[in-house]
Amino acid sequence: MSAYDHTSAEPRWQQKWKEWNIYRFDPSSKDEIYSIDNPPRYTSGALHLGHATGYPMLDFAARYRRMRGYNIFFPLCFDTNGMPVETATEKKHGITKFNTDRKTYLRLCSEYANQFIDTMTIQFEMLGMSLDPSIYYQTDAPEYRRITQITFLRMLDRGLAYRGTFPVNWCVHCNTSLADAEVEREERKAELYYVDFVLKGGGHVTIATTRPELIGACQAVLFREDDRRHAGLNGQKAVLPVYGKEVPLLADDRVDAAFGTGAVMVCSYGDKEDADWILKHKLPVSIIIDDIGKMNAQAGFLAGKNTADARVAMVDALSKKGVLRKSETFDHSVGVCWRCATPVEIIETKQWFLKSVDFKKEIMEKAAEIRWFPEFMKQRLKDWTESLTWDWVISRQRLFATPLPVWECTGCGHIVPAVESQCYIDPLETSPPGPCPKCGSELKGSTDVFDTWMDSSVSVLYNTFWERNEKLFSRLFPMSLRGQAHEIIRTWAYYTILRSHLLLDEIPWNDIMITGFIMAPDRTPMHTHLGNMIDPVPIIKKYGADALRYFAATCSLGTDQAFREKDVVHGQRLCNKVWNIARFCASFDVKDKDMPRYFGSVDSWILSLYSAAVRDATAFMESYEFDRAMRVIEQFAWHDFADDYIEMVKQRAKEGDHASVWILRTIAMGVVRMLAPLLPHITEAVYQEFFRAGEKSIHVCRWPEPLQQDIVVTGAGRTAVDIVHAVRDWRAKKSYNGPIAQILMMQCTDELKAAAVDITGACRAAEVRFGTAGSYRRAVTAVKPNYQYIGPKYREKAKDITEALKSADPSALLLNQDGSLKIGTLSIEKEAFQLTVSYIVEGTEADALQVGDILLFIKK
RNA sequence: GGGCUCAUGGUCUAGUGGUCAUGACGUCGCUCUCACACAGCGGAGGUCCCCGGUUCAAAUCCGGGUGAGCCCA
Repeated sequence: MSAYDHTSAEPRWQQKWKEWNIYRFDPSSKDEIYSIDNPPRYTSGALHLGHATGYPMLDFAARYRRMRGYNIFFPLCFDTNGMPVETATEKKHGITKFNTDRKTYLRLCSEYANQFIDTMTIQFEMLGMSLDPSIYYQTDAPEYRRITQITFLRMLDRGLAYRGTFPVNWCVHCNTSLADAEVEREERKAELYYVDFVLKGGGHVTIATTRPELIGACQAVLFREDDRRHAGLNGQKAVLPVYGKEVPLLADDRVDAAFGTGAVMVCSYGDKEDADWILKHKLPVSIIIDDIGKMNAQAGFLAGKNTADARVAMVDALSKKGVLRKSETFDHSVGVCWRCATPVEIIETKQWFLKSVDFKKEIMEKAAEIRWFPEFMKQRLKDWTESLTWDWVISRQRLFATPLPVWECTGCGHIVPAVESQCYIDPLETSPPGPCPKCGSELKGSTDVFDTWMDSSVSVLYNTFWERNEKLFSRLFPMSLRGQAHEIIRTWAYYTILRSHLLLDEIPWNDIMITGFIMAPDRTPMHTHLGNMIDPVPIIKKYGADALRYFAATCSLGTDQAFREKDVVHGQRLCNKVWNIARFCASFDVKDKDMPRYFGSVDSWILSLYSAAVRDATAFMESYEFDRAMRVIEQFAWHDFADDYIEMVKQRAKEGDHASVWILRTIAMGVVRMLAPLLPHITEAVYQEFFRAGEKSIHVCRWPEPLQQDIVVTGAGRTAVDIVHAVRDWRAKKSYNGPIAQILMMQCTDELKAAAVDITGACRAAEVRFGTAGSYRRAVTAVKPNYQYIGPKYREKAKDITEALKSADPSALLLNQDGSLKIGTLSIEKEAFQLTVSYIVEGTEADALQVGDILLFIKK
């Protein structure tokens, strides 16, 4: 009765790992570096189950490479910037950015973000993460923001970053611009209104719109050239109801003729499509909604109303004028703010942009140089990159983020950037270099901050000591691996590749590994508002971190996985199994550490399986296919090694047989090493308890190599194992558990005869004897075709052969001397079929088992 | 509407052309055999989503459908 107890073992080894500093990146080492650009954990609170599986998958890669002798760079890091922290801080303190002074606001945000870091660090330790605190970073640190600012200044200098007045996605609730990547689509019910616009030349055209309050900003009416309902309208003018303004009627083949009346009004701006049409047809712009979502003076009688009220008022006005034909409800996809779900408005403001639309081709060229795991995730990046129509809006009108390092002239609007040596700089706190060099007016610090992806997408540059330590940078860049989930391919992955391309013309990492989502057990996505979030901490407490990591190791890359608690349970059982295997194997003293010169058949059989398992597991770990690696290792360790080999050599080992004892220890240690990256606690525990040799920890041991192939592997080992299985099967079918007096084996090779001791041990047989043919008689009871043989050999004739075999009467079959068979005119060699026979020994039917070529009889 | 992924015993899952289809969980039977009952041994349980096609041979390849998930428009 002995079981592995994770509750005491896991914290103990976590503490030791910290003391030993074994996960430290060594900047002075000459060893090859393996560096991981892991997601800085967002400081919004405790870890959830998705993190608790995603981070261990990165840890598998880190620990594996560490055992391959690499100098591992795997930073502990946190992301603090951005709106979620602002939103949470505002909620906690009941403040807004309008009623609180900037310094207080920033202090409260910083306090809020930082309060979770200790807890989250402990949670990483609880998961057994081998993160390195000596290369710690957090994204709101001045030295981190300095990198963001320097990259911006360089791109500004090269004309890649620019300021412009362009339509942007705007959230009236959060009061800030949004990048396309921050706009989510949502299906909502909407009312579609049909409104008549009178034509200047007489008659009218009916348009369909969901936003009648924007009629005042209508710049044109579009329709398809080939739409017969609107034939002859091209070039005419329509008069806007209520406002009386004349707008052109234009043909455009991007109009959806099936929608509404096939005629659409184009406003500046209703949605993104409007903005594209305005640009395409070079239409004038009139802004009708301000940046807090209220109608302005341009809207006439609607001025001062919010859009919802304005819509009601406009519908009323149109209806009174008799130009509202009808309205109908339909399902409509609207762009909403990713954070607060407010429908996004398109407005024109002065914003900063980073050129990105121009670099689609280059981005995909860079993406092609990166190895993607799984490969198909590259397509996501491709789809996103190709779909971009606007440059990346990098400025935000928020507070808790990296400030733009520029001053702006209050007189002429001229921009004076900071110099790199000033960074990190807050231009609201640091005086400008002087008055405006153009007009002499006063310069004021920019109040804009960067989109947080501007910070996130320099994680590689920060990690590799860009502009901090050129020597380290040249060794660290590009990084080895980026790990992330698939939903941020369009943001984190895309922006990072873009920045690396623009700044260095290089790929940021050699490999990218994309993990899937962890779903609730019923396969629905986990959301706080659905109340189906799973907290990993109780799971760790109950089953152990290794058990949870086992679940992570069953998740294939890129695929969404429902949480399976049974896999965690199984992981715990595996830990227990490993403990017992190790304990048993280590209980034998090995007097001679050298590899024995002679092995038995069963020994060489397990050694060859072991080598194959090492080879396969290595290949899978190299390609981040942890689920396959785990499967290979577990199958080998539990079933081949423990269930078969150990059971067969127990007796021999207890008698002090050198070969089997050496193998038990060697393979057990090899298995433990292969499991170490996946299950770091149990493997450390058994290493320290049973196998501790030169190294301080299992995690600085070397990953096992396949054994040299000078071991002769005959089929006898496999046959011996098969015989044991056959005898077990026989026992179960006979419901017989008693002792076996004798196993009589026919047609044995010498190798198999030598394995007799292993067979008796596992079968609980008193003895194994070897018989000769002639002491028994056999009768054929069935014949079955061997398709695998017949198919490739006879091809189109295969069917004739199999039919002949199937229809033959087994008791009347004529066997030739060489084992071949004659059926009618066909002569069929023995490889093409399989006979079922019964055996008669001393006049009675015997308990006979056929295992491959070997025939054996069992005597109770 | 487009892209990607997927569809395999009750449940989950492996499997990329060779004919008793892998494993886990569950279930049933036997065994507390001295590493492990968190174990071992064995059994039952499947039209490999549907329809065509290629092939001597398809869960696997091709075409078409149906359904699901994710991403995007």
